[in-house]
Amino acid sequence: MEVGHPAKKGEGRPVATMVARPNIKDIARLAGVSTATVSRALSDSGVVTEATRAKVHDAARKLNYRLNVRARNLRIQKSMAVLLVVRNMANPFYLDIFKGVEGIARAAGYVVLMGNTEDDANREIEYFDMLRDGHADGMILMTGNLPQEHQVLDDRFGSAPIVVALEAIENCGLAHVDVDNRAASRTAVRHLLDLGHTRIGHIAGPVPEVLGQLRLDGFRMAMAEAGHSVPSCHEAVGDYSIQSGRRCCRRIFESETPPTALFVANDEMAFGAIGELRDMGLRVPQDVSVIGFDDLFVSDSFSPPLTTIRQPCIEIGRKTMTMLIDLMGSGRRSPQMCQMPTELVVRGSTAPLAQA
Amino acid sequence: MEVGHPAKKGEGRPVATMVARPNIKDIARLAGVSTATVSRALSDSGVVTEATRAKVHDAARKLNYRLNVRARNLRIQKSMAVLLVVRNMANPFYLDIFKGVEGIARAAGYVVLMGNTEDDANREIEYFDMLRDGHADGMILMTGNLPQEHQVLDDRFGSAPIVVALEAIENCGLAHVDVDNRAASRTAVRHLLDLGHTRIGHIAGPVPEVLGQLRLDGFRMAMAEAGHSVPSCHEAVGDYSIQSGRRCCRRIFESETPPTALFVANDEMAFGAIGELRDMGLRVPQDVSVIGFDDLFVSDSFSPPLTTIRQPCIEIGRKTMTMLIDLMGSGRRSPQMCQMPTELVVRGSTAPLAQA
DNA sequence: GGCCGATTTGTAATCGATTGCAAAAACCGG
DNA sequence: CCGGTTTTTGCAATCGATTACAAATCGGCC
Repeated sequence: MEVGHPAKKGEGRPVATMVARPNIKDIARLAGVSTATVSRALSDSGVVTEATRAKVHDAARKLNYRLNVRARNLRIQKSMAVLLVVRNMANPFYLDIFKGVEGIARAAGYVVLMGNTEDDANREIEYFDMLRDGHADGMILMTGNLPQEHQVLDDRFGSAPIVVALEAIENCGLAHVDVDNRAASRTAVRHLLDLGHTRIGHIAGPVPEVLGQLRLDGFRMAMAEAGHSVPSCHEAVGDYSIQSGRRCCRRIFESETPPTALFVANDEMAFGAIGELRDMGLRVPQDVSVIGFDDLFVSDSFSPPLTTIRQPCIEIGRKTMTMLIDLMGSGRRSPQMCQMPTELVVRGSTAPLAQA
Repeated sequence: MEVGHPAKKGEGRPVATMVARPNIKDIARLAGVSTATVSRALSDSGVVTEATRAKVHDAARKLNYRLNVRARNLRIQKSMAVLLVVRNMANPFYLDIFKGVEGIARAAGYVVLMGNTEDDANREIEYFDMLRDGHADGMILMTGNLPQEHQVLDDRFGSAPIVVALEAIENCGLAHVDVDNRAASRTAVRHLLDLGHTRIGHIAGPVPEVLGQLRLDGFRMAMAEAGHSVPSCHEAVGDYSIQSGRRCCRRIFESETPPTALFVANDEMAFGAIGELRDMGLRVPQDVSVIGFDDLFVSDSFSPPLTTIRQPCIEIGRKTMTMLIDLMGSGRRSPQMCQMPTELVVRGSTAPLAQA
């Protein structure tokens, strides 16, 4: 049955004027072997005579051949891609994470797809679907509100390779890497306490969410341990943005007896808070000490240089990707988890309590 | 010829206990039609009776079917992916660009692959190869040192959809979007001149490269227009990092008659410069005015808030991706180019020249 | 009812690789 | 030189979709 062959490829066409992309058949023809042999020769894996190997490689070089990844992906049922999903692509905190993930990924032959949920649950589900559709072989999740979708996880992705990083930790049985937010926050607050501060305020992240809650817990724990009670007007809930830092700071400092120090759940809000304090005529650190969390690239150059808790972002990215590769390679193993160390970085935004 | 069918799929297997991923054949069987019809019904494009359409959709829903993108990609010879290549993934300037690109891309059904060259020419070539290999259908290039690879562009990628953004403009006949760096720099310097400054220094980006050169040109042009000569010791070349900003600033202020104002080629170096000035006991803007370039997310909250030239990053990302989609969709058209507007944002880091 | 044209559906080729099995070739000791 | 192994190669199926063309069905009109 003769069905149309529009622009039938190769066959009698002179090799030299080949214009379309050469494929494995072209190589086979030129090298005088079968496609199977070509495949084996090029992948270097199969057993193949040195002579044929050379012949095939020569032909491939001559035709300027490159493997068609789409065909390969279909056949081997992989995409050699991973999905990196964050809640907000424009969050500077992710910069080094991206870098770490990308570095390990490319070294292992994977490409990284950017995913951005903007905290929209539907978009999050879309990324799960992409995983299922074969767009990627694995996924790194750095979004907070996943847990609700248990159904998604259980029913449809029982064995999908997923690593959760820095968020939504205690939920499903997924692999994850994070830091000890509670302990780190406690360390931050202890630093302020050690400087003599007793009235300490806190600007938290969104709190039904795990991350914000953990840092708030750490704050309260440290204060409780030190025997200080925290009036509710010394706590405010922001959304990690500079603007919300300003807003929360203002609210806290409108209280009757404002704090002398502030533990802020991330550096961006700390920048906002410091800006607001300056606008209110308060000096940092002389009048108010401020400590942040994350250690962004600018924190060191801010004025005053920001005391903060450093998270090893590049390493977190690397570790996360490494775990994911592990997961994708060796089928589902017992879900691993890994806690990365944080570090208190003391700079110029904190100082001993001034004697009143 | 009976060849092995390991775990032969479907055939007599009860549909309900189907565990493997259903494919188009499973749908066809359940709906009692051919795979061709299924494909047409699901893509909603082909002509298909409403009745069959419903039948097929029902079957698909029942089996929880999802299209296999790998198969589809092979068949239609597309990847529905674009490559976004930058010189340094951890550069905060890219944040909003990423966001803009990703937003348009996903709206159009494309995924975005992250590419990071670290200014390594080999890695850059790898990304070109990825494009050719079919990993992606198009590429956004934001790297500076591409031009040398004319060969790559001509010989092997004559018609590859590529949009160059913000860098390496005047080279090959590729589509590109950028801003008028020379004019913007001139505007920045004029702002300082208008404030009464005459001794103005410049911290430039790497200068054999186009971008650094353009901003340097703009600086010199504005100074020349105003009739001021610039001693070479008032110009320094950095690498856009905070540290190099510090370093260059120190060098410039070691000169005998240091400038009273500084135009810095990007905000990060401006942060460094301001930090260094502070360390040297100079106040910004009282003693020295500083203007940057980019308007990073922190520039507004820096202390002092940084006067700078704003680039519309999100829009640049959007525009770039839009152009790329255009290019990919409609075959090669005449290479477009687009120049986005910049804006002088006056904040607290610049002030009128103090009367000595 | 029969015929013709317009719709709808089915058949099978195709995209470009990988790979299980069998056939061919090479090797080897007797 | 031959039978038996071991290597190397080739054949053809396969991954899961899309689509050109042919076949079947439908509808309307005489």
